[in-house]
Order: sequence, then C-alpha cells, then structure tokens
Amino acid sequence: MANQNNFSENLEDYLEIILDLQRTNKVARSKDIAERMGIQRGSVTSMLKNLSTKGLIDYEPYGYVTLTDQGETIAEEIERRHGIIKDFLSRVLMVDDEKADGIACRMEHVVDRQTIDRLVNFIHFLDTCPKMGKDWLQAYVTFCKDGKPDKKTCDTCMEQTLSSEK
Amino acid sequence: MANQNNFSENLEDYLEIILDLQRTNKVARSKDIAERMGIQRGSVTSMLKNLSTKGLIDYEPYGYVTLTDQGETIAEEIERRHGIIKDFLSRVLMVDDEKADGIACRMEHVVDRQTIDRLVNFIHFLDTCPKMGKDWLQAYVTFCKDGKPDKKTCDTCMEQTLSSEK
DNA sequence: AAAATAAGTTTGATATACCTAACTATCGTT
DNA sequence: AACGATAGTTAGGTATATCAAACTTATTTT
Repeated sequence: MANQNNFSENLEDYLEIILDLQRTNKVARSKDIAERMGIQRGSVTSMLKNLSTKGLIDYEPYGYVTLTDQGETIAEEIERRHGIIKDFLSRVLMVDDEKADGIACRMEHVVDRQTIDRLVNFIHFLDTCPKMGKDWLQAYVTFCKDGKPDKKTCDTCMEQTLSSEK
Repeated sequence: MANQNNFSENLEDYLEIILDLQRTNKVARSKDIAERMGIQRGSVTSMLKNLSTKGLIDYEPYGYVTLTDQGETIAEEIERRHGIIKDFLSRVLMVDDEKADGIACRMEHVVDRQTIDRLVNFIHFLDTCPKMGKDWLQAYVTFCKDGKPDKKTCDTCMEQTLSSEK
C-alpha cells in the first residue's frame, strides 16, 4: 500500500546511494555514484535517465542529481531496512560488521514493511522485556562461544538457572 | 570454503526446485521446472544446458534431469537455508506462512553459511535456554499483539515480572 | 583566456534471463 | 504400427544492466 515499490533491487541501490551522497555532499555526482556502485561512469548515465524517467530523481545532463520526493521516500525506506537488518545481524547474531553490512545491503530489498516492523519489535522485545533477563545477550554469548553452542558452559548455566528457579 | 558458490540466485533456484522434484517424482521434468519457476518451457531448456555445462546437473536432450553430486550439495545447502529462514520468519517474527516462504525464497541466496549457522544457534537458544523462560514466545506474543507492541499489556507484564523478581 | 584535467555522455557490444511461436521427439492409445 | 497429445527444443527477439573507448562539456590551473 504505502510503498507499492516494484522497482528493481538495482534501482533501490542507486536511490540509497544518492540519498547518502546528497546528505554528505549536498548533491550527488555521477562519478561518486559510479564509485559506490563499483561500476563505470558510462553505466551511471543510462541509469540516471532511467531513474529520471521513473520520476525518482531530478536530473539534467551535466547537472547534479537530487532525489524527488518519491525517490527520497523510497530511499529512506530502504535505508531504514538496511540499518535494522544490520543491527540484527551484528548485534544479535554477532556477524562481524563488514559482513553484516554486505548482507543487509542485499536483504534490504527482500523484506517488506510488515516483516521489518516485526523485526524491530522483536529486537525491541529482546532489549527491553525483563522476562528475557536484561542480560539475554550475555546469556547468548555464553551459549554460543565463537558462534557455536558451547555445550559445557551451557549445561552448567542451565543447571544453575533451573535450580535457582526452585 | 565449503561452498565457494558463485552461482546466480537464479541457478540456485533451479537447483533447489530440481532437488525437490527429484525427491517427489524420482526425476525432474522440464515442464514441472517451468511450472515451479513460473516461466515458459523454452526458457528451461537453455537453463538446463547452462546448468549442465557448469556440471551441476546430468542432462541429455529429451532426457530426464538429475543433480550431480556438486549440484545436490548446493541444492541441499540452499534448501537448508530456506527452511531455517522460514522458521525464523514464521515462528519468531510471526510472519504468515505464505509470505515467510516467499521471503525465505529470496533471502536464502543472500546469507552465507556462517550467518545461517548463527541464526540456527540463536533460534536454538531462544527455544532451549531456561534463562529466556520457556515461554519466551508467549511473552513475545503478549508484547506484540498483532505485531505491534501492546503497550498496556506489556507494561502490566513488566510490572509483574519485575516485582516477582524480588 | 588558453591549455590541461576532470567529469559526464554516447555508442556499440556483451551477458543473463526471459518471451513467443514454430518445430520435433516421445509416449500412450487404440 | 499409426495418430494424437504431451513434452521438449530451436530460433529469433526483448529488457536489464553492465562494459570499453571515443567523445563532449565543465572546471582548474597557469
């Protein structure tokens, strides 16, 4: 409904990058977009025309590039998804930062609004609900040494926890 | 290391579908692959040649299709990722089954072995660690009525939990 | 302001993954 | 064994997203 998107992952990536460049440099330049996308300058030009035709950016040949309102809305949505997924991957699953960023960069195109909102709630729940214990993360770290369940530590922990519960 | 994959998401989808057809029908037929992929029969033929060239399937024109060992290994890995992601989406984030399946179908190509293993550990932790409380899922359901945090219920729950903790 | 450099564009080509429609092989009936 | 239906293939075409290299415009530097 809100974001009846239907644009390719690729277009979404462009929008996300343009949003970021616009923020840091006021305006997005073709050369920087090419660099961020890891492609040639020539390829950017055609994509800018494409984005412009779709009403997602304002673009004149040899001019600067800025997002239209519609483009900005989409870019911000994608950016939001990116941040949330990256947070989950790095803070909850403890995937290292660079990898988390790379995976988030691809997952952000795959999840919809509802799913991402549920992920937000879930993370919020983990962070705040006292039933989980404030130290759920620590408990999980104990549970998963180096990413693999550390059976010995875990068994001891379970015993302690269970016996202290009466 | 193990799965230095480098095949496109598309190829991975074909392999996954062929694996499933092979299981249910002993052998995969072009027509069924087309149906599952939602594409025309003609498109399947070229892809079968492609997969065959890459050594992922055994294929003779007009013959049946079976996965090679390498193809099977990849297909099984993808299938595993699919199941795990779907489980997380539907059971933890409570995304409805059909949607969870669709998202998993795309996410499965995006995560690597390490990340999926960590997700497995995390889900396992949620399911088994007594520190979380056996009813963490119930707590979460209370927390998120209809996917949105139900502040009132949640506050009550927090009070109770906190006061019963001493 | 002219020359040099940098940025942006154009053109023609490639790869992937599709399509449609015509054609061919195979299978199941009778 | 012949016929019709079903399955599979081929050929030519489309869309997307990329490339390299030649070219044009804009910006610096002197």
